[in-house]
Amino acid sequence: MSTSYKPEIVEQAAQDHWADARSFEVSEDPDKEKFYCLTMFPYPSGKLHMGHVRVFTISDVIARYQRMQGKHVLQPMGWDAFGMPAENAAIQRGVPPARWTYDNIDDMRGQFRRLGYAYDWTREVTTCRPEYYRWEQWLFTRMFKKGLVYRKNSVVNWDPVDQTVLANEQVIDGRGWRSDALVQRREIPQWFMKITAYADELLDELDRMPGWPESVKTMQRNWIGRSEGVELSFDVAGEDEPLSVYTTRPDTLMGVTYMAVAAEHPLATKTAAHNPEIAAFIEECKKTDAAEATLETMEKKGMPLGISAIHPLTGDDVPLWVANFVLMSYGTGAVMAVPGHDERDWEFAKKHGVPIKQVIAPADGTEIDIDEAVFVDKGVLVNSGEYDGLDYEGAFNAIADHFEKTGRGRRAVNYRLRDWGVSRQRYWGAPIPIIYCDDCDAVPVPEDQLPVVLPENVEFTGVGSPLRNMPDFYEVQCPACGKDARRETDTFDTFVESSWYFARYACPDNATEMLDERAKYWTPVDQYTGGVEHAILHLLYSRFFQRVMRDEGLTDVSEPFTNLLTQGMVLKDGAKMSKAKGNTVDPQELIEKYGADTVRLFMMFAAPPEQALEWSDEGVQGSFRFLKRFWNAVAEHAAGGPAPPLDAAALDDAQKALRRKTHRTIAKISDDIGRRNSFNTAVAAAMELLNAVNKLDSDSDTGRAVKREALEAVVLMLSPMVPHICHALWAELGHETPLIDQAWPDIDESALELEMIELVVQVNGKLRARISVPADADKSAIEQLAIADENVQRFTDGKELRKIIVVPGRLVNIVV
RNA sequence: GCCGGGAUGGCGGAACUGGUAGACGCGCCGGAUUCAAAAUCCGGUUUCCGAGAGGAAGUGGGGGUUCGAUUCCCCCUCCCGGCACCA
Repeated sequence: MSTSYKPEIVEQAAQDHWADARSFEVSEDPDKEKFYCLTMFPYPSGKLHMGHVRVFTISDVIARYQRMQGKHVLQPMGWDAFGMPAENAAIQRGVPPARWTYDNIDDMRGQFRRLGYAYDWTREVTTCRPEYYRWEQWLFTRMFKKGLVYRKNSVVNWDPVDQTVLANEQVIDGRGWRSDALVQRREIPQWFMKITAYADELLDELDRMPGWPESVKTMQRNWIGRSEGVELSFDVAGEDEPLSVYTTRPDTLMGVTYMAVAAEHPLATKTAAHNPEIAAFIEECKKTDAAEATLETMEKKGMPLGISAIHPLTGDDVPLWVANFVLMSYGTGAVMAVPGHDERDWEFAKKHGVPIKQVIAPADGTEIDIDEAVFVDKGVLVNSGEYDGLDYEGAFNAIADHFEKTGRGRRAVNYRLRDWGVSRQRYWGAPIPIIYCDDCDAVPVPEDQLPVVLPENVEFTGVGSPLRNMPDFYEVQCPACGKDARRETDTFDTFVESSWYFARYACPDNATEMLDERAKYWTPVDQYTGGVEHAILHLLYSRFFQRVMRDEGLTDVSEPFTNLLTQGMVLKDGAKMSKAKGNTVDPQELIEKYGADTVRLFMMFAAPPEQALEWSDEGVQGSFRFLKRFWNAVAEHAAGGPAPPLDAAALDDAQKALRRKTHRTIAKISDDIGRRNSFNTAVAAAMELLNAVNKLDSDSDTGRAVKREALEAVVLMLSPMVPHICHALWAELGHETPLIDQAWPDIDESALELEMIELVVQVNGKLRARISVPADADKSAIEQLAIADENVQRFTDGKELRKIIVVPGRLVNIVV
């Protein structure tokens, strides 16, 4: 092979080989150790972007590495095919969402193939197909029967002009993206899944998941937000119903100076009926979107309702306010306010002239002025009557006991986590399998009538869901009583599809069961890779669904993903690539210009996987240049014919040094890929080894043998990253069996041994010299050598040696 | 606002368990090759002082622990991700 590196030819040949040999199609072989390697499946937007190339390459490297370790590797691919972009495309271009989606899938599948990923395409899953979503409909009906789903009111963004529910991202500065109308928050009935029933299990299991990043586990813990507190009730003057609130700080109860209820709260509605100012304020409160970030950052507003609650301990009047930051659908729709000891309450009280009362004093006896600064730490109770002097725990228990004894409250565990609202007022999603009957209420669609198929040939206008205008779809008979009834026209949140697809890859063709024996073989996923942006929602919903499937008897597995790798974004000029910013780079062009291997190599080399990756055109050229050097080095060596067997005893010092480097590099790269997911340093180490081969000026038989060993190691170890070029070079080195069936190289421990090692000598922590010592030198010999060094003496001369620290194999620090 | 993460040469990054700061690559500078250029190859490249040997400073900012801190602790700034209907 005297030819130069031609990626398009090399890559085609490698891909043809894999296709002909069906290299990546796997069956369930109980005698082999399985390894399930998965990436979060993509939304078929139509074109591959750099972010895709990054995740898929990371996962492919892991899959190919594990295969070389002798594992039986499954790496499937599929499509998260329901979602808003298809509806938007339909509005803009008049194409039905289904056709747009299927066309995109075909385009993207072709692009994936060109990148040489080791996928088993026979298991492809597409979530918008009835064969797929029927099983989540089925599971939903099972959950219905177990009481794991229910209907309640919840908040949506309502666009009063387009008469549509908007997604949070379609609300821009409080206005509808298309209509520009002020968005209103509105409550409508929706279906919920009881994820809170699994809150404790989802929380506790995090402690037993060593394969997940700490940061993701922390985020999930905080999201679940388990707290222990007290639920207690305040009587309201002139009302029969008491006002119930939950607090984690019952110790501050004596500091309550006001209470706040949501705009939708019955007490607010009642007052508004005869108070136009309150009515106007309530209307004002509704003119905001439903996002929590908006709620937390907007100006806190409120108005006194002119009615009072009765403090349950003192009997004092506590004024009731209506406030824009309290939401009816979370908790009880009412909060007690302790301005002295809560940041938000303090600011609100300052602004509205509500009294601030200190009931907690710092434990160390420091005097504080509660009018100047809020005090939120736990401390000692003051101004609290009989509870004065108690600490947090004492007061918590005393007050909780009091309420439990009087029957006016109880200790309660609360979660920040809310049940999962799965209803979407959209067309392009899986229909929720429910039928509404005047007599029987909501009835789940019977199993033999599933799937409820989404009609695909529709005209899509963007105003409301087309399903609502399709009597053929919604006019049905009640499955319970046979009376005319109406089918649910809402569809599932697309997170439902992505909460179980990973299990379905094991048995995508099963028409009679959701999961089968094959799923028992492959699950859980051994390595899951995807964006950090999914750290909470997708991953938590999947953990929930896995447990629902387990409790349905479909699997024994509780945790779906054993190891998790969250990869960073691809940036250009410091910003996320996006069409709006005009800073996108098209992977297709680069692949055409340099080949898939160059793009893959750059992705792996430019940054560690968890970090954001800054795009660099020059860096891509550098990767291409390296591959050319790699190609030439191997080709040149191979041109010299076969090398003789390596005789380790016959090597000179330079050859020994290269051989040591080869085996040290094998150790490093094995650790970098196998344990650390540190692909950038693995590539760097391979580059170093290749540089060392090129530098060794030794064309003797032994020299060629050492070089061959090094080059074969580089070819094998780079093959997970750049599989095509390595496939060709492996053959070039004279091997008959293809690289894809090769094992990872072994380390020869004897090659690593060293006679002399270099130590650093510091004086007072500053580097002053380097000394060479025998590898087996003892501590005192090392100390003597260090002190004797000329430059060391310049800094120790005339000074008292106070201490000498010897770190074996690393350094000597002399303290004077 | 709350939760999580990040900041190291001109640039991307390395330093894994508290032990040589800047591996590897890009860029730049110099040289070889060439009629010339591209490509390729060789050498140099944190900053400052110094001819050199060598010295001083240096990992977003401020403080602390330690013989020794990019690494651990406290405070701050800026940037990124998530906040339940983008996926």
